Amino acid sequence: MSDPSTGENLLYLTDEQLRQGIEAMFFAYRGFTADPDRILADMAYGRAHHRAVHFINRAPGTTVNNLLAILGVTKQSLNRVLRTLIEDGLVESRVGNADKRERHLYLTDDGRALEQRLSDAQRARMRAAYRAAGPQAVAGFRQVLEAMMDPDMRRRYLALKESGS
Amino acid sequence: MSDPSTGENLLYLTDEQLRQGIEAMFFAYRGFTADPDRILADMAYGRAHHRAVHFINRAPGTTVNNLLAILGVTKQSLNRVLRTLIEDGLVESRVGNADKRERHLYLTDDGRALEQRLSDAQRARMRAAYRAAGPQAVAGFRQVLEAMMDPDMRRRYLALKESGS
DNA sequence: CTTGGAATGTCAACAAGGCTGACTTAAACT
DNA sequence: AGTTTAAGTCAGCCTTGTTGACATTCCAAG
Repeated sequence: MSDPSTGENLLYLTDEQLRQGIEAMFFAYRGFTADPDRILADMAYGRAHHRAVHFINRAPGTTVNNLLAILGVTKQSLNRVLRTLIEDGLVESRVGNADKRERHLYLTDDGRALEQRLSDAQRARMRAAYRAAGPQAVAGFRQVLEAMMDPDMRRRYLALKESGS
Repeated sequence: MSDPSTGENLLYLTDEQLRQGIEAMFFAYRGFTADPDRILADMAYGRAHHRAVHFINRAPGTTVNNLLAILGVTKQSLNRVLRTLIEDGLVESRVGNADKRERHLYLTDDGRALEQRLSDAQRARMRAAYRAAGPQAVAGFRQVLEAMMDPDMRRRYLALKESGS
């Protein structure tokens, strides 16, 4: 349990261990998105719609600009998705009070119903994984993921986490 | 440290905790792919090329069918990517000895050079995250990811892991 | 030896969801 | 008044996924 060069056990930082972590991320992410994808495939929606609905639900009244920054896409790309969601009556766009240039986004009842369906499916898999791995593993999982984010995204993630708990 | 209903502390399984884990996966995966994506953007390649190159490097001589199953895409989709890689001299396709229908895939020197560049970038971020989180967190990270995979993908992942260590 | 099935490759068409660039409208700020 | 900002829109492009149809090659079973 000791490393000859540093006195610490750094075997977990070998290229082989890192490669295994990379592959684990790849395969796990596929599982992570699989269940919502199956639900969305039946409708005219895709993963982009899921993400929009998720974060609007998470932060009701968020502005388009804010959502743009969270999702990390261009406004043209988001707009295409948002337009269909509004047309289909899943999302409502309200003009801002203080600043009337802004549009604040909210889920309708139908939107909330879809969000619920999607996140129930995704949470079920997550819950199974968490349960199988145990609380200590989950804590480590969260730590590594946080450390892997870009600083900007980490700030946004932590702000969301703060606001939700 | 006790749960009234079960006697265990199951607070890590609340919907809020699961939602945070879901968002962590989303933001972290963006960071995970960001560095290779930047390198690939300069060339005529994308993430699909990276994945193909990664797994061919990982299992030299793999057949197209095998790669298909690992990547989880259609042969038409993979073929488009593979064709450009072969045309550009990054991948070599050799007819099988035993079964001449099969094509065995190998990286050329140029292919290995690109793979190295991409995986160096990706590993650097992974290494920083691992180091920041520590060995115990990394173990938990791996456990949760494994539990999150579809059974088929877990088998493939474990087989790869086995063969590499 | 022939035939059926498997592995591969290819062509065409399509869709989702990214992107850039250019431009408009309305509101707010200076 | 002029500039900046938020949002939306149009057009066009790219990557990467999909289906369906079809050809080729080869192995293996009848």
